[in-house]
Amino acid sequence: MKIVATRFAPSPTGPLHIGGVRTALFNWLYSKNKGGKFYLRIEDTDKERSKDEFKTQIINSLKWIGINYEDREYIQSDKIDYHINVADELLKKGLAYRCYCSSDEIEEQKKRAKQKKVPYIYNRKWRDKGETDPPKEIDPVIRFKSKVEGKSILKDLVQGNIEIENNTIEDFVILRADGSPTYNLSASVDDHLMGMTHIIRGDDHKINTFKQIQIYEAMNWEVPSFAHIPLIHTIEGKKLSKRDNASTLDDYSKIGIIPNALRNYLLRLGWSYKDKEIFDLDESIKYFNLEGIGKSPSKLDINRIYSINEHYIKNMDENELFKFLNTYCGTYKEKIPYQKKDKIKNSLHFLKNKAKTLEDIYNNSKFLINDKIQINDEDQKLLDETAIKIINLFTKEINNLSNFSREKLEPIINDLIKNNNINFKGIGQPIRICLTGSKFGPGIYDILCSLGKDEVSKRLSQIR
RNA sequence: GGUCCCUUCGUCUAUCGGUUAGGACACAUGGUUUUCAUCCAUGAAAGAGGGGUUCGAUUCCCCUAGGGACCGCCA
Repeated sequence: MKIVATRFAPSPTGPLHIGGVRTALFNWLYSKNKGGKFYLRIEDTDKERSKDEFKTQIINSLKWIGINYEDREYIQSDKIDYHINVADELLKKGLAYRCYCSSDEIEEQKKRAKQKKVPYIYNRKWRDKGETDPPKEIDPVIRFKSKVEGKSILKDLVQGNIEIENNTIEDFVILRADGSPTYNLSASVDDHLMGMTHIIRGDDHKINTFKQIQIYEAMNWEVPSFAHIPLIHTIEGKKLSKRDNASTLDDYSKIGIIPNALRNYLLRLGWSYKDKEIFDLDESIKYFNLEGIGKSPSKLDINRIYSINEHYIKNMDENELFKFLNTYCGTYKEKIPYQKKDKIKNSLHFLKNKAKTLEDIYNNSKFLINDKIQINDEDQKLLDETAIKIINLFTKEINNLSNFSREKLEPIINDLIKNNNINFKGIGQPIRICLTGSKFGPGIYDILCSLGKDEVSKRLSQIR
């Protein structure tokens, strides 16, 4: 039995979005589940629109989310000569032909079809005409001789049997007038060359499959299995497209989503295994199968992404969490100063309990990263005379403290509450504002202990 | 317009002819928490419509409606 091989084959004509990443993920998981190979192939035959920056973005995206591929990325344009050879062979075998229709002529036909409200399909004008009298001024394209009679059935691993009339598939172009191969040719040839056993892709490619299978058959190649997965839709219910600013991985990284969380979310979007929601990497590989893929398109739900992210943050080892936070802050916010690192790492146990994203953790830990506290006017008003009096009393008390811990601090605060006829808010809020510059944040004792006696005393003394 | 595909709570989904139609997110309410959150409990919330087949349909078949994809010398 042949070893399973899958591939992800994006074109570098735009940034890779989250839907493409899911396709890559499914291919990768399927091959890993079968102990097979997974490849990345950059389909850059459209030289006009292919950009290196997009290629880089694709590679970085896969790397970020942890999808690794065999060898290095394959570049489709490297094999163009081979694709052309196949076209020539098809031509020689009489399974393809030169078409001398001018683009004006084709346009005209399309226009007429539209007027008559009939579907346009190339009229196969040059199919049997032979080349007795080719127009000299026209560079021909090469078209594949599609089947004109009967039906074809695609045994799709996700969608089941799909049957169509062969005459709805036109004689598609395999070599352009400039001699370059088109997608359907290049993709088929490369998939064969690379030994693909399973093609898992978006169902926008379903119709192409009927064309590609004909190429395989014409060349006497073994036809791989196909699985067409439903596309991801936007909230509006339309296909995610690189043209309308569909979200890239960077958009999620930016708001503090962790790769594993997004991987987990993407896995469960349109795929399920019983009632299980959380899949670590090993479980994803172990349980992934094609049967679990749903047939209907699914919509992106940011709330679910947050919720899974929260789960990962709360359950992650703190050393690892810190690494993510450190990178996140350095990339998107501000660098965590070297001398603050231990302090923040040791505070993660309470910081992470209030966070859905790395951004939340950053916001909660600002008071530890920065020694300078900004207090806005509104909060400043809360620091009235009584508040300052209480803070001064508190500062005096802690200065006598040798051991700065919750156990020592609690009685001090409780006594202050009792003796000054105030509630906890009366002391907690001013302390919080003075120490963090915010009315919200971690628990008072967490703030105090993480800052330490000297820093607390320093910050409190600056008020008054 | 043609071809093909899809249709269970707002969202992601479970169910492979017999269930009080389950879970998760979001939402609402209550409790814990001396802020904001967390956490816990509870609640509201679904088989598009119509025909069949069957003792019995969410599940199988047909029709209708709605949604989507494709219809390039783009991929």
